[in-house]
Amino acid sequence: MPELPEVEVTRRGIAPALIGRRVTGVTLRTPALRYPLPRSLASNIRGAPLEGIDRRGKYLLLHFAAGHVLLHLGMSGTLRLVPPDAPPGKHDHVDIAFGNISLRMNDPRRFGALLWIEGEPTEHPLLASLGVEPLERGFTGKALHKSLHGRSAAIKQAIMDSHVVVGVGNIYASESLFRAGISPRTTAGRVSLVRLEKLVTAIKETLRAAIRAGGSTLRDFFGSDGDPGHFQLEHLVYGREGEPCRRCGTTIRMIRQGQRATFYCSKCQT
DNA sequence: CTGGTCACCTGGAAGC
DNA sequence: TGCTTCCAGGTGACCA
Repeated sequence: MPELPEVEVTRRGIAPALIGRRVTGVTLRTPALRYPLPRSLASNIRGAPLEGIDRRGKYLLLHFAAGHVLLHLGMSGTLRLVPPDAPPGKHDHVDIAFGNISLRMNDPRRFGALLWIEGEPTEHPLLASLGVEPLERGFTGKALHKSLHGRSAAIKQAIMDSHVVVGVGNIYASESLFRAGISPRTTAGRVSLVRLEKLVTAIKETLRAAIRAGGSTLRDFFGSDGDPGHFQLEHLVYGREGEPCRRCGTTIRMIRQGQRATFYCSKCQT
């Protein structure tokens, strides 16, 4: 489910309802997701107001006076707002109650994470080495050109490397490369500056469009069995193996790069 | 440092 | 119908 747009839409969906409210309870229903859950969480944040929610890459940070809750949704995680007495369903691992509303984390595959951080979040090992934010000014063709210099990995794998740029997942990597007209197999260090500038623009456009598309599902974060995070853009190439390219009609191909499926048009992308 | 592979875990779909 | 196999939006650990 979650690439950067989904995480950002989640942040926007839950923030207005929760910021400024005090934690009234914490329920942990499983010992661990990707990492053990912090058993001390309730004592750390009960009674404290949520001061803000930020996103870094695909991580969410819930700020409290005493520290920060670091959340990652992994492959299958979702956050939803529910009434505090809503009975937990399968894979509802964590509830953080804020009076008459609860933030509920569901994650069937349990690749997600919830950590308690004291001190400066940006210094936490999981965040310290992350690359540039793709929607911020620092993500430019020049910057990308510099960080890819000398790299022999394929461009598709390079832009999915969170130490280069955060938040570009498997779907949007294929989509962005199609929009930029770049073959996913091209050696990252050999893509010209001009083409990387196109790629940066394509990544920004792709992510922004996906966030926009998700905006219409914001109401789904409240109650209901809605499925926030399952909105999607009309994909240009992802998942379209064997179908005609929307631009030129050539049959879309699928290859594997580092165990991940890559979709592309061999005519539009060179 | 870099790139390649594996592991973590569950569930849905496809194949037989 | 039921069993088996493959695949899935992420990413840290480990190895050469």
